[in-house]
Amino acid sequence: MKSIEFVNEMKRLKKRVTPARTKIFKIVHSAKSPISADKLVKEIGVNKTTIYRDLDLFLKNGFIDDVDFGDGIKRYEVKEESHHHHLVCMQCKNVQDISFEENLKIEEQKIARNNNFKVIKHNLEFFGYCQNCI
Amino acid sequence: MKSIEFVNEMKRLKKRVTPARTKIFKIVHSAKSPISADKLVKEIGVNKTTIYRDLDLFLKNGFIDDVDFGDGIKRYEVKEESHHHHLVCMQCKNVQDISFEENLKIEEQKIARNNNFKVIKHNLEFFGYCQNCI
DNA sequence: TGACATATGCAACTAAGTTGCGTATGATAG
DNA sequence: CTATCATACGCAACTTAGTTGCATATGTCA
Repeated sequence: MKSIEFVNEMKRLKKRVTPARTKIFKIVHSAKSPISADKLVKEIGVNKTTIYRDLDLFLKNGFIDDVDFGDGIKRYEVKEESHHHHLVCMQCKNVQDISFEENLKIEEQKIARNNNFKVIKHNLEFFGYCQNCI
Repeated sequence: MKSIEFVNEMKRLKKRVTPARTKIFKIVHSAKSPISADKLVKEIGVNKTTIYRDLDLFLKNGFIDDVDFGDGIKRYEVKEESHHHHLVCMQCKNVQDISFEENLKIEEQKIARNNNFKVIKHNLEFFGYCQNCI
C-alpha cells in the first residue's frame, strides 16, 4: 500500500491522517522484518498509547498483520497479498520470510472436513539457526 | 509418562520429588488441553514462583511442551511421542488436537535446502470456529 | 534421624499492553 | 481563512505474565 492509498483508505474509514499514523505506517512498511510496538515508540518518539491504538486501527482494517514469535512480544508487518511465514534465527534473531501456501490450504480443507472446524487463520513460524549461525 | 517414571526421571536428574512438582506434573498430565501457569496456581494453591520454576524444569528436561496461542499466555502440555498441533475455537476457546507431521517434515527439509536454515522447531496453530460455534 | 543442598514462599520488580481523562489538532462548514 | 468539534494524542496510573533475591522450609542420603 502506497502513501496515497493510505490517505485514501483513511478517508474512506473517516479516520484522520495524523503525523503519528503516517509515521507508524511508513516505519512498519519500510521495516525489513516484523517490528514491535516498543521499537516503534523508540524510533518515532510517539507515546506508546498512541502507537498501540493506531496499530490496532491498522490491524482491524487489514493494513497490517500481527506476528507472534512466542516471546510475549507482538510484532507487526504490512499485510502482503501472499500470506507468508518466517524463519526466526534463535541465535542472531534475524527473520526471513518464506511462503508455501498450497500445502497449508490443502491441510485446512482436510481439517474442515475431518474435524468440522472452520479455519479462519493460522499461525506458523519456524525457529532454528540461519546460515551465519549454524 | 507415568508417576513411577516421573519419580525415576527426577532421580536420574538428581531433582527432588516434592509435593508441588508431583501436583504440577499430574495436573498438566490430566488436563484435556494445554494449561496456563495461572490456572495451575489457582488449582493447586502453590506459589507462582514455584510453578514457573518447576514448569521450566519440566520443559528443559522434555517432560512437557509449551504452546503459544498468540494471546501472551504460555500454556503447557505433556510431551507426546507424536508432535501435534491445535485447533483453537475463537468463540468458545475449546482446543482440540490434530496431527499431520509428514507434510511439515518435508517442508522443513525444503526450507533447510532452499534457505540454508536449520529448523529446530516450529509453531503451528489453527484458529477458527468449532462444530458448536460455526 | 541429622545435615545440608535444594526447593519453596514472599515481596518486590520488570515489561507489555490497557484505560480514563484532560488537552491538542485535523477535517469540514461557513 | 478561520472557527468548530469530534477525534486523536499524551500522560499517569493500572493490569497481568513472568522474573529475581533472599530467607526459610524440606526432601534425600549418610
